[in-house]
Amino acid sequence: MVTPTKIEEARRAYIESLTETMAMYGLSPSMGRLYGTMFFHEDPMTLDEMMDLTGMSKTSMSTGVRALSALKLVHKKWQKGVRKDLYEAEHDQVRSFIEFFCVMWDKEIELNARALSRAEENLNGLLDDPEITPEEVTNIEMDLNRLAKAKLYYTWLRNLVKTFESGEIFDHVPVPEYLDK
Amino acid sequence: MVTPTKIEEARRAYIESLTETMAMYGLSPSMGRLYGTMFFHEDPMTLDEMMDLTGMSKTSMSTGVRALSALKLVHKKWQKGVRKDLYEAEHDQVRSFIEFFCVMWDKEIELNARALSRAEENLNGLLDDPEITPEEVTNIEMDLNRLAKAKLYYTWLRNLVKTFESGEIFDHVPVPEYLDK
DNA sequence: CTGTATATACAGTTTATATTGTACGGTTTT
DNA sequence: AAAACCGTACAATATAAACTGTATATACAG
Repeated sequence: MVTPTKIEEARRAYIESLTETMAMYGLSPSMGRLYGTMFFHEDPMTLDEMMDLTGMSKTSMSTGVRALSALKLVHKKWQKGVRKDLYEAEHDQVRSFIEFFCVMWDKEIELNARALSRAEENLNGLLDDPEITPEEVTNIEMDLNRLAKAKLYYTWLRNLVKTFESGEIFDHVPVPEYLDK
Repeated sequence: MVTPTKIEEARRAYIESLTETMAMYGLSPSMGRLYGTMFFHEDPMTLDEMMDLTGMSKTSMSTGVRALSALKLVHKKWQKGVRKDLYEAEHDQVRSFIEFFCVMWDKEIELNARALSRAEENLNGLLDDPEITPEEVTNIEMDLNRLAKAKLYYTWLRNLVKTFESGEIFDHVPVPEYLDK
């Protein structure tokens, strides 16, 4: 007879690989294992089930599942008559991908575009100083030049995010059809 | 008179922001500071200059600059008569972006597509077992189904990488023009 | 070929992150 | 209203990563 552990072993190996990938993107091992576990789980899961299946603490499940929710990799799901919170993995992985990277890229833009503006302001302010030396002017202008180029990058990235979020990207890189057998 | 430190202070603030962004993508603080420093430095730099400007150890500079090179965020540059290795930041940030993410995505595909194939093989092997129970068959088929869907995602991602690497992406998300003043 | 300078390997130390166990606050059931 | 249960905050521990200093290998100039 086929032991259940053989099926589980096949899952485990793939989950391990998923975990490694997610670690690449800065997610913790526990989040990776948790997501992988949920990926294979048909029904929405409770924190306790997660605890059992992953063998990790409930606290980890709580924080992990919340973090995964924030990234839209899993979703809360309500079920009438069930008190416990239920979560399931987002099944559309392309969607997860887009969600994940757009959030990151947005953060990058938000963070750096602001810092860039401040730096520009400061440098422009220095140019007004009457006692500035010619050498300093050169340096400041070089910096401003670099920042101006960087701004173009952020503009491009903003447009890229739009292209992904609007789904326009699929006009150029279509999602292959799923053919149920 | 404008002190040099005021210019440096403007730089430092922006570098800090860059560092934070890069941390988001899994790069260490030292790599972030180093890249940021090189971003503002006109000429190619030696390890010693990096050490001076960042205030960090030479070992950090050596490993950091090599890691940044692997990601194509900086480039080695030869200069006749100079024995020391010289490095400069890649000025085209859009190119850096594409290079960086395509490397990551390639790694993800390579790692997971392989693990997926192995999992499929294993599960299909289990189906051949004559003593398998109907319930197990259901479970295995559910798993195979999920994996089949995941494969579509990897196919899509492969195509996305191609679209970026070939430059085709710029037909749909063009890089804004730089207008020198 | 020798001396000198350069970059990296390695081990140790420091610092940060991930994970767990316990305790608490809020809700539902009896 | 009391009891039971659920999810999360918080502090403590375990684990891992970053960073440095010293030692070694490599490459170049004379």
